[in-house]
Amino acid sequence: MHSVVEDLNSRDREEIIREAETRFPEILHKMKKEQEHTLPDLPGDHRDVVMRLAPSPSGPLHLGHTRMAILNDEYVRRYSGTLILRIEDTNPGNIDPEAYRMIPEDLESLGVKVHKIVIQSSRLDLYYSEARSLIEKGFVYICTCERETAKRYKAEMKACPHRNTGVEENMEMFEKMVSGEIKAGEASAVVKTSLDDPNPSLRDWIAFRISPHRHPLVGDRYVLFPTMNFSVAVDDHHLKLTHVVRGRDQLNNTYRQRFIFRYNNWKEPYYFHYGMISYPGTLLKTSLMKKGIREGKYKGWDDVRLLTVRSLIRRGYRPETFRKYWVDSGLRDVDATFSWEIFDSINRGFVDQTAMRLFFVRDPVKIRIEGAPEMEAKIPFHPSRPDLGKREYRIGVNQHVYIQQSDMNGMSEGDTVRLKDLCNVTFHNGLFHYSEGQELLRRGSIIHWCPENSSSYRVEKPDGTVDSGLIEPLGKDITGVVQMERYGYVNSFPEKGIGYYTHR
RNA sequence: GCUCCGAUGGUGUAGUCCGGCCAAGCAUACCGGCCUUUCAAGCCGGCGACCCGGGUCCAAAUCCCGGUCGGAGCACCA
Repeated sequence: MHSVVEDLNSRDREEIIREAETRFPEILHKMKKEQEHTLPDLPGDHRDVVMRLAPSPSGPLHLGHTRMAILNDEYVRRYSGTLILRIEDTNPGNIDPEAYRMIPEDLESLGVKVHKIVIQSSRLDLYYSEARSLIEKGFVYICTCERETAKRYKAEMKACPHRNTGVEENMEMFEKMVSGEIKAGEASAVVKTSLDDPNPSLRDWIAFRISPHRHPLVGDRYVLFPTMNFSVAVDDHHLKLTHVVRGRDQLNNTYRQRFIFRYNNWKEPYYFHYGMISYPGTLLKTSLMKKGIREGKYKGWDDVRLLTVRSLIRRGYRPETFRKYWVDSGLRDVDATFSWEIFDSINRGFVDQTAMRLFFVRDPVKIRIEGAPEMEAKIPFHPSRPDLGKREYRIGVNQHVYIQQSDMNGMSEGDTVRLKDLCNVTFHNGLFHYSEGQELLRRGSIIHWCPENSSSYRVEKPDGTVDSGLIEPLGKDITGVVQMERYGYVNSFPEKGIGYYTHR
């Protein structure tokens, strides 16, 4: 047997294939396998899977959040588990009260099913009691060093003077922090890890600090707040999380949170950290978006220029698109670049089947078709869906129609073009003359048009520009994603005479 | 600087754990053709990749070592 392998390895591929063809033709038949991309199975027990989405309420969700939302939702659906939306509002200085409402809305519009909502600021007593228990075990101490001093100690791998304070005193100090007797910046509660950890971010990290800001929900009652690493660890345990799927930027946080699990002898969930996605040239920082809105640069969170979930949905991106894109991307831990090309192509696939075709004439130019008889245009609403019917217009003798300025600019003396589904016209001496022919013209010479009684319409585009023009009369009855012929897909709100540009 | 992670076509990915079915699959983009009274969609065909250098092995995208490049973190943000 071995010698056969050696023999084959040493021989030429071509030669082997030639021999195989003659001797065993059937084995060369290679089936083309269909590849539907699916997420890998998660390890561990698949009964009672509990996962969570843990955004901070600093604003609505944006494109960057959609991956964690979709991925967690996908797995919970697969295992019939429970998905918890945990709003991480333990930093009072960074809360937009509107976000408590907007985040669930955004998730719903993405088709993410949340089974339970947990708000961390309503669980502060739980965090306090876990803190007391860790103080008692000597894993948490109260530090009154100045911020810079504490940083220096850590950088030098040295213990600060408070690291060995006794349990009693720590407990006493902690209660003073809870009660508000100690002011912001004067003390913090620190988790004792190891000072010589080679990873500097894991050395004695802060678990609680007193906030100088008033918390919008519980501001009258609480001033002491846990940092995310503490509240996350406590909640992941108390909410019985089985699997945690999040970005690689959280990796060091996971290491920090593990100390809490270890000190309490809690069973850890399985952790997954997918790679970072870079979104070239786009603004995905909630704080910057908020600033822009405050300054009047953007109209609101759903401004077409912003990549918030609400804006993308309003532009006509379908929830299935987000889902397919992120499932296709998988759980890889490699960093990648977001591809609008692929994202748009996926969306086009979903939207095209149902998008009614309409004429939108940008920068309209009024023309008359010299010598034209009374005409009737019957234009399919969808070229491959006859069941959707036709739009019909009657163009009387001497009535005007509108064509696009850019098409007008392209006309040269003697050119014949076709007004789509209406008639051929020849450009002569600056006028358009009716032309008998109905024959199909060469590609590129069919232009769209609008009848006289069209309505004015504008399309807002994500680059901040606006195209103004006319939409054909029947367009005012069609809401939702439509395809403006020779223009692109638009989510149309005809009652307002406006559409939001989806993509080409 | 320190810690941790990663590297497959222009882009997004499959395969890597457990080496042989990988002569590397799929999608997107691009090119050509078909269809079409939209520059859309659809159909057919084509182009195009295992970061570099060593090693182990009959056999390496896959395992080991070194290098290079890229990313995340090193906040009393999440």
